Amino acid sequence: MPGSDRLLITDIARQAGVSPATVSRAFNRPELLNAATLAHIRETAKRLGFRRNRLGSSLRSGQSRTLGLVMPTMANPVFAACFEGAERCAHEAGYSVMLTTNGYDARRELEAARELIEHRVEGLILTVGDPDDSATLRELDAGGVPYLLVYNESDHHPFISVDNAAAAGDMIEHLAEQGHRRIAFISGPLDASDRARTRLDGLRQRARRLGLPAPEHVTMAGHTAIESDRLKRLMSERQRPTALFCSNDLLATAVISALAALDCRVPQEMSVAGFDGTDFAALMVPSLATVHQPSGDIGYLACQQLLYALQRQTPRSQRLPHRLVPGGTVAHLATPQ
Amino acid sequence: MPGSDRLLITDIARQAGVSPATVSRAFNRPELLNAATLAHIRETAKRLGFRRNRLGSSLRSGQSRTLGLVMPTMANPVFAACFEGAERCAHEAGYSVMLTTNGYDARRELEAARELIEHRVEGLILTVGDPDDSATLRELDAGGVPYLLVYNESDHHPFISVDNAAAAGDMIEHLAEQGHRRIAFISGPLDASDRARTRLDGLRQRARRLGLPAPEHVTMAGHTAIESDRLKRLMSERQRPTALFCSNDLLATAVISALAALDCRVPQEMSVAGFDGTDFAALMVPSLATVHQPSGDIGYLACQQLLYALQRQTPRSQRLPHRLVPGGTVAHLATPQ
DNA sequence: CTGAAAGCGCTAACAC
DNA sequence: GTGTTAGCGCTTTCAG
Repeated sequence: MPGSDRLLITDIARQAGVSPATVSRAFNRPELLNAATLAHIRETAKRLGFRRNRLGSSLRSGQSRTLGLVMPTMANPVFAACFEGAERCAHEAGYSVMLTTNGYDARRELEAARELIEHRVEGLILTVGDPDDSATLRELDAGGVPYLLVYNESDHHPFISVDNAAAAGDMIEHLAEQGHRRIAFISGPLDASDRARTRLDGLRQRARRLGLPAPEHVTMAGHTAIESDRLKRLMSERQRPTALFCSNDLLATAVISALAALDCRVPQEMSVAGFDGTDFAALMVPSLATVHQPSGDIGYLACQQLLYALQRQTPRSQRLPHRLVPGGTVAHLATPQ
Repeated sequence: MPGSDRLLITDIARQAGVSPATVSRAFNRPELLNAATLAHIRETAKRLGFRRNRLGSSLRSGQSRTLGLVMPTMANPVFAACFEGAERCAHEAGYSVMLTTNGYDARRELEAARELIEHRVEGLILTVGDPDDSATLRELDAGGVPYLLVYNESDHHPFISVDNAAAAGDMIEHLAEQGHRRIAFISGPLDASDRARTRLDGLRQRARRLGLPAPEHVTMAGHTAIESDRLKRLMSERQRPTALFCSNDLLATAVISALAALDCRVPQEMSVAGFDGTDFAALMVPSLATVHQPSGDIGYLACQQLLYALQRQTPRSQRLPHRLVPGGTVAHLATPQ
């Protein structure tokens, strides 16, 4: 390791003419020191370019000052934004972040959690496939490792998310207001994402309440890519939908692209909506209709609640407000078809 | 830290009836052990749900089995993909990853490097503002911390990137082939990105060689967002450009969106090209013309070379192949204007 | 307010 | 092959 030849706290102590304990206090409990001593130690450390070894301090103090993040993928800007929010909060509190991604794979998710535990992260922020049947969460609970879920909703585990059912319902209602009645919901495999499942439930319920026909559900193999064949089949149905509601913005973009390849114009011949409210949704031409969730805030708040949990405070689950974002990809149908 | 009450290697040793050293060997040098002993220890450890404490082993062995990443932002999918490539390689080698982002800010970049050094990452993968004048790199060199640059190119530091000058030149040439002669290059502040600078140099040189008029350069305040006023001014120039070459895909998307707001159609009234070859560039309608760089590979290779460097092998800088991606955002001009 | 001494959990070095 | 011992760099008692 680069650092075998690094300066030690004892080197600074000798140079500054104090004990190692005092140097340690200069970093960890500066308020305990005489102002002059403190200044002198700081000056010495800075002059010599000292960087303390956190491995030593973590081991001794039992605080690694590190949090772990377990996310499906950074390719989805939603999780990237969530990471950045969490990282910002972590830094403000003097914590560093270890990040892992797992491609929505439950086994890799579990292995990632174990890996982070070995590094003795003090807590975890994660998005799991299904919080109510998760080997990962069972293991964390058994091991007493504090964690906070992001995006997942659960009655049994602390989380920060939006109200996915209501958010999806709001989009269906928006589509209905624009005159759409035959609406299909497109998502990846439901067993790998409780979000998609919850959104489907929510929009079905709202559709029922609004007197809409039951929305069709189409499953794609991936969460952010589509199979063109499946889409083509959907398009050639006798009573094909007039609007496609996709369970995330990436999927919506892929759908629009595939529709273009099928010579189907959006929104003239088909309306498309997404979910997430990512930045690029607003930049698309036409802009993507979507439901915005505050991903940066979700990450930030999750980290904040996790830090509370580390002080044995009970973290508070929260559903942050979502926001319907109308867009040019949804056409207004003059006459409901 | 959750883990004060965790199982120790000594607990496993007692349970298995062997010494702690033997348990340690079961994890680190299994080939040294009797097969039966090994199996027994593994079974015991698994049964009890033992997870070793890496803080202890890192401190003693001098190997933290952790790498550090310092990136401008995860909001740019290029860096997200690079992270995922690096993470994959790291995992294959048994390493974990600490990630930091700095929003293209040099001070935060330096602080991030210091933070990671304190955690005794064995090496760093980073993208800096300017490799040939970087306080961060000077400090890493002084401290003997191994690192690999990604995206940056430099004669003095190891890196993995594409040939930015050639790649930008190829795009200009492509635009010229499509009949464009008045081309503007749009980027963020050059002092925060040597990539933008190198691309500008490369395209200027190629423009000269091709006998094109010198491309105009427009600087936006951010690297991935634009000022609409500045764009409007550009559009109202007497001899306005027919094509806008943006230094990254995100910026190109923002430009296209802003043009739409100015009622300027792409590509009919203005051609736009990007740089990066992100996934969503291909999904845009029309698809974005861009220059693809293999970000996942860049991350993966950087990690691989860094791991070589950790074994005192000299890492090899590489410019990976880029690829011109034609797209519907660039119009063919029948008569060069 | 500062120092001395012990020890966090693990592995390297050396025995046997 | 396996055990014993010492100590990685730091912080936390406990004294004073």
